Amino acid sequence: MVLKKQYHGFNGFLVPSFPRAPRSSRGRCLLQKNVDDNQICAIELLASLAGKLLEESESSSASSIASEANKLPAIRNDAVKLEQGEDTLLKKEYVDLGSCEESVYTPVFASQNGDRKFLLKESQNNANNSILEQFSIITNSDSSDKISKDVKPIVTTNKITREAFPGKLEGGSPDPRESCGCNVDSRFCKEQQANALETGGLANGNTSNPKDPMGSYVKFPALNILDRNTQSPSCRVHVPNSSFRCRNYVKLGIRDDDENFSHCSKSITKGKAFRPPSRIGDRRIRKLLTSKYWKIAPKLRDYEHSRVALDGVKPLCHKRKLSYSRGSYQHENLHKRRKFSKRGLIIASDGGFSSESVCNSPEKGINRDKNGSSAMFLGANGVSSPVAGHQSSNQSEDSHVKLNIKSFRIPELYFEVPETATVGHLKRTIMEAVTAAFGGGLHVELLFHEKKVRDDNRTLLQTGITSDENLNGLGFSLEPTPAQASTLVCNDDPPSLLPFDIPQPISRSPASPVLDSGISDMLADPPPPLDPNKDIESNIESNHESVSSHTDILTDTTVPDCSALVAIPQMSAEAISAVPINQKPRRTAVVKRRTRRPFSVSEVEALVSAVEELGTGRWRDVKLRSFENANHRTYVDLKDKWKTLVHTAKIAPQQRRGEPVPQELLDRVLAAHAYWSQLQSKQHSKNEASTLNITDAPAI
DNA sequence: TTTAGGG
DNA sequence: CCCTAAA
Repeated sequence: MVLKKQYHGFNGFLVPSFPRAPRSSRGRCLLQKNVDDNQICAIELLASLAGKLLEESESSSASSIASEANKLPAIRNDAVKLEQGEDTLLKKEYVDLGSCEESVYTPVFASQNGDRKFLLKESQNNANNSILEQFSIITNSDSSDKISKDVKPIVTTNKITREAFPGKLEGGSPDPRESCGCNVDSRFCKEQQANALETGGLANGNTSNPKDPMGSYVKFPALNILDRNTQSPSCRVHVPNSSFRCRNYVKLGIRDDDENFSHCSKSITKGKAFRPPSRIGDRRIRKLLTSKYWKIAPKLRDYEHSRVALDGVKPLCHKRKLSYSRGSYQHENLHKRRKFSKRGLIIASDGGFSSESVCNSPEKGINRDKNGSSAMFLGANGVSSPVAGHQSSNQSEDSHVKLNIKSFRIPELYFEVPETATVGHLKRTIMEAVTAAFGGGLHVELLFHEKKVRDDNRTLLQTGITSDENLNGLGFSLEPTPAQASTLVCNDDPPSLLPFDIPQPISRSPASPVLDSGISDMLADPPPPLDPNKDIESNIESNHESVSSHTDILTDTTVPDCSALVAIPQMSAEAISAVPINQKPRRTAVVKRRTRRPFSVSEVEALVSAVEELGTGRWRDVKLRSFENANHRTYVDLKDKWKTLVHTAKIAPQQRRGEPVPQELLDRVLAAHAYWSQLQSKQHSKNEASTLNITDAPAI
């Protein structure tokens, strides 16, 4: 099997690695130790990237910028992928993605054995806020014989404020020699480091072509879009017109400040004003993030730094819910979680794996381990304490298996937006993509030692998932369900909340680290009911069920030496094969599905009250009466909810799912339902009688 | 547009 | 939640 390891960044932005053997055998990776602190939602990063992109484009377009740019220290933005297979030869190519005004060179590493590694990155040096931002998307495909097409893109984004580096790269900036890992020219590393030090810029502890240290030099930020070409043996990155589009995009991009994001979304919400023009000639941005998995590993420290430099940043909200676009997925997932909980499985998610029933908030289901990572218990209804299943009931609490999901992988996201779209729109699009990835037709697979554990009835104990050592072989994968398409077309709909909880820096830092402003806004909890912005999430539909989403969730134990991530290659291959890369072009209309927004008890209460008073045939009135301000609740929704409520009230409590509705309410539901249906039938019969009388009258 | 129901 | 026939 091929080992993958990479580094991005500097400053602690540790990129996950997937050790398949004891790290000791591969040499120590200093950065890895920061893994825990570096988790961050890929989406956020993408979003922030978009924001930065805009900023950059604006500034670069300014006449004064040109000269300014020259003054700016060169930013080194390298990313490297190290392959450990002996037979793996790395080939590096620089692909000029030509992002118009900006020159962007993206190094591409490719191995001869068929491995492909595409690096997409973007960096910038913002003179205003002194924030360096690095965005990298690395795709690499494993070429293990088993999985020739297993492509695993990784996205990483780093942000650092220049102030954060007062001359030294301590902590966050790993020693290049160490971070570089194998195949790294130490001199080069040093050079890089030196560079970083003197410029305060960004230096990745990555290998770069020693002969061309500047190969990956990036003057200006640019969003590079790489199109994976699996057919290409040369592994060259194919970038179809991306540069041109990119430029146009940037230039024409409508400013959509992060701060305005939420507001903007509101205005867009209902209307479909933003439907991408379909006219021929419209240039669009096509982004093919051929990511098999995205990994983001931000560091808390960096968070803080970013925060200093960012404006309008808002604290990351604690409570976030996972929106499922697909009921099936939800159910499946819920099902899984329940099973997990039954077995006393505790999953500590540090990388933002959550769900509506997993609250990543301190007050609920959060556990802190010695490493400081928050632990979420995956269990139905957010049960915070795992309950041992019958088969392992005699285990003590100590025997609970603790898992820590460090990151997750998303195979491929394809989106398309009109070049006139705003950055906010792009952000939303990305958000949607991810949301879709998570919400659309995915099911969870448990992987153990590279094998799927298909028998849901086996206990962890029986499976062997118990000891710390064994946990190294444990993994999860979110795989697309069979019929899932794999295209994500950016729509105009407003953004939606992330389907998963954002990594909670908060959990580690009371200071509430913040994300990039734009991102934080996006991620912010929905505004109060009356707030126009509240619809942001509701209107953002994200169920592009198609997103070829095969998402692997890497897990790691919370036990000692937990910084290592476990890769589960084969599974990926399998999942991938199910979703051919070639499917991407299918940009045909993807039906969006609204994000699922379970009714809260209070909403149910309001609904019941309204129906009690108005009856079951006046949904519009019900809506006006009790949900006028809940724009995300249509009368159809209310009707549907009532329908389900009635059903729920009729079934046994054990069969009910989701947030439990107080029995009292259900009783009222039944009563009201009985009353109104009775009335209705009476009315009906009465009408019939009257009509009969009328018709009969003449006869008589 | 709103209802009513099936999917 | 979605889709739609019907009203």
